[in-house]
Amino acid sequence: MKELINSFSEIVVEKPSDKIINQIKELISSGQLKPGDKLPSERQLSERFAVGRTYVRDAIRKLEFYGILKTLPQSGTVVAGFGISALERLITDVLKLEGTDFHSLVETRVLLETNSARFAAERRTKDDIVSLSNALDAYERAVKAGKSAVEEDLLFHLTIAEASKNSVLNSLMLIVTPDILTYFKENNVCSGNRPLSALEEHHIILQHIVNKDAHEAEKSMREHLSDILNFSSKNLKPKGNE
Amino acid sequence: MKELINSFSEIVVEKPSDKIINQIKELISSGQLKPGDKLPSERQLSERFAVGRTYVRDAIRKLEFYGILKTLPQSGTVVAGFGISALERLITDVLKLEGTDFHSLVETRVLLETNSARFAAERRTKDDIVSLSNALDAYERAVKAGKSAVEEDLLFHLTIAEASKNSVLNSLMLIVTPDILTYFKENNVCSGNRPLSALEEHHIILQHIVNKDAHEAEKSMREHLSDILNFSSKNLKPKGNE
DNA sequence: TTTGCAAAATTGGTCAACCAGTTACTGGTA
DNA sequence: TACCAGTAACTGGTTGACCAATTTTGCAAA
Repeated sequence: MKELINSFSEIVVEKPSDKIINQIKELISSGQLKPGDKLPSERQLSERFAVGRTYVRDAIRKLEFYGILKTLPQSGTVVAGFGISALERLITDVLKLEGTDFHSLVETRVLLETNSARFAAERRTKDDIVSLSNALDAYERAVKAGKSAVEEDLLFHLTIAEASKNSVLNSLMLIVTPDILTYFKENNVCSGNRPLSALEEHHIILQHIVNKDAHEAEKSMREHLSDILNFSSKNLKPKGNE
Repeated sequence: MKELINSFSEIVVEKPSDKIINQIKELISSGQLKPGDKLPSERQLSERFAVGRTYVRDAIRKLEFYGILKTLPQSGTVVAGFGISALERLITDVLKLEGTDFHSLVETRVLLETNSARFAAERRTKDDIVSLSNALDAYERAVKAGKSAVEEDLLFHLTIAEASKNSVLNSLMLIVTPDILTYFKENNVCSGNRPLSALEEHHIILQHIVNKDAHEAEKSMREHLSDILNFSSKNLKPKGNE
């Protein structure tokens, strides 16, 4: 009996706001809601979908985050003027957003970071060098104190992203960093002598950025991250429970 | 007089939820809230900050999105176990999140896309080829109908991201795509014979993905996007008002 | 003293009512 | 007829109260 119930609860995780997003998508698909149109008021939607207005607001805000809706205070919410097929696809993808798997995470991190390093080398200011040095010092202290220093490590990398002067890249790094931290802590990625060699690599990367050598900065960053990438490839199964 | 008022309203755009995020950061900085701790209840926070509970919930949900908080229904909200300095930095960055500028957007898109193409070439399934062909057909029809076809263009690119089998990369593409669409429409990026040559390039990219030639796929994607990247470099000023 | 269980307090989730600003309409006026 | 002031209806923003689930508490029985 109990197992039966559990197998059910696994499936019925559809959040109310996701249901509403689906309904909104239906409205668009059926032509009742065209791109650029003003959405029915939150009250009307909540009544129509037979659900609290809070959920409608949640759904709207989620779609707003992805740039699909735009709400004007005290006035209304409008659909982006994208064209029906694009809107449908975007909304579908928003609903599909799966939990991140470790390998995808690391793989994406590598490409974000290598390019961050490249841009940082091209564009770093003197202030950036100070920030980077400070971050690296903090990391060095942590490592020499024998700590795992995962956070100081990531903080150094975030500082590089900041020096890249690319706001979007910086934002994306910010999005993936907490997940990285969590996974690293769970799987104890850094251990043994790894922190010491990583420290060395950090110094090299910083040096290339100081020298404005974009190519070498990117290369050294890629080498720096290659170990982690290999680690994630070997450990594709998320948890070692079975 | 009027101008004075306007200059003020420009600055006082600090959202209540951002204020609360700052307060939460203070709580962590001052040591009243340690990593892993359970946050005070939403009610207590709303009372302490003299603000509606809705705002507290907004702030919590925002920090939750970035993986800094985790809320357990009917139980409480806990701070990620990251370490104080990392938490502070992450929260600061969340608050700083600026509006995206066109050049950063395009620059980031290029690196996401070139790698998407590479991974897609390595990992595409037969189903992916069908999806990609369909997307390309839709684009071709739109172009030959004389439409701007920006959306069909992006849809093809999103399909490549899907074929890359990297969920994180796919998510990030989803985040930047609506912004790209908006900017393209605003600035009328694609015009003249560009769609026709772009169509040709799409075909080439698809062919490389079909052939599982990762290197060529990446290269052709980079060439495909180089025009747009150059365009964004030349038009660094956002709007041509002055 | 320890254990078990039930009641009470506390939690985040949800909702319905209220607020302030915007829009659309209506009627009268130049 | 054209226009504008005034008002009524409607908008998203905000609040406080209610709900169900969880956690804690405290008493009674072993």
